[in-house]
Amino acid sequence: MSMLAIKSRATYLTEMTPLPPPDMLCFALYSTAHRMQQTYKPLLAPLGLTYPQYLLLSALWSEDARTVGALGRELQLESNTLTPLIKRLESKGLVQRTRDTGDDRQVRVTLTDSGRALQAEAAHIPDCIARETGMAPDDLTRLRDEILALRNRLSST
Amino acid sequence: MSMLAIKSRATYLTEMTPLPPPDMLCFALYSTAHRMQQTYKPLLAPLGLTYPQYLLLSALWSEDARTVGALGRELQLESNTLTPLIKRLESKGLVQRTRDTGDDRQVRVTLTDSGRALQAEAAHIPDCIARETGMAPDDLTRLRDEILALRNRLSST
DNA sequence: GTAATATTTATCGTGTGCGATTTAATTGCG
DNA sequence: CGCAATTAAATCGCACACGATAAATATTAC
Repeated sequence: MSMLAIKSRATYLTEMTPLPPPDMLCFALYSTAHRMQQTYKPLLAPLGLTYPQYLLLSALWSEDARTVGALGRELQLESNTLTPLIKRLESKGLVQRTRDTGDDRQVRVTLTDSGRALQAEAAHIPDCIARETGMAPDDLTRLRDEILALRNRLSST
Repeated sequence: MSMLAIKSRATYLTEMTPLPPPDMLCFALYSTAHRMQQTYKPLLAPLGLTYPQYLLLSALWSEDARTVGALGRELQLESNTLTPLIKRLESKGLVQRTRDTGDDRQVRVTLTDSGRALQAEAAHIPDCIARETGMAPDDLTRLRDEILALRNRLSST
């Protein structure tokens, strides 16, 4: 048996150059994140929301009336992404954008009644997603934390 | 101590509605995948490549001269994404698109000399990324496989 | 108090992803 | 053979992400 044949997959992961995409950790993240969005799509379509829009509303449902900057820190997005996203939610009548009293540079994003009402219509989604993964809650939490640990190691922000 | 206070995080993950984004598994995937692309960016910039372009070339470096459909199955992308992506690589002179002899519907994507040469210039990248994660090869492989297991459970394709 | 600096958000251009549809070619079935 | 059904790519439109930059306001230094 050759040396190559007995190499562990772990060794293979760092030594082979280049790996095909299916073996790359980055591709696992990339393709699974996209698949997750596909899983959300049929659940969000009845609410007329995209996945990033749902994330932004989830942030506001947890804590309303935050500035663009504060939302960006939570969602890890910059104003060049957030401003158009928030404006689309505003045009749907779900949020309102108002200049902060005291600091006119800041824009505060606030849920409308309609935006708050949507929370109830979205309440079933987390359970639906958990069910689709077919994984135990403990496993989901553990995997989430391992992925976040990786993100934090890559973190420049 | 209230019942709520002693709930495990796992219970919390499925019971609280809605979770704030930082607690959502989907958001861990979403934000970590984006962070990973940010990590690749300075390594790919000298080669003039974006991250999806690098993925496509990696696929071809593993197995050249494949059809759009075959590449799509590997990268989990449809022709509406792939066709423009491949055309941008073609305009950089890295790949060539030719109609298949025998089935004129299929387009075969082949590396040019220049595209093949780029493999050597990208050879250091996997190790750079592995180093940036600060994780042991075994851990990287295990995490990759857990993420892929999740993707496969979500898989409709 | 004012000029320099910093902070916050917005704007613009490019490159994805993807739903929906179209075009072109092949296959299957009588 | 003849033609409907299928398949492979491409096209179009929309919504992100993000680098680079600009515009507006606030803070700091002097």
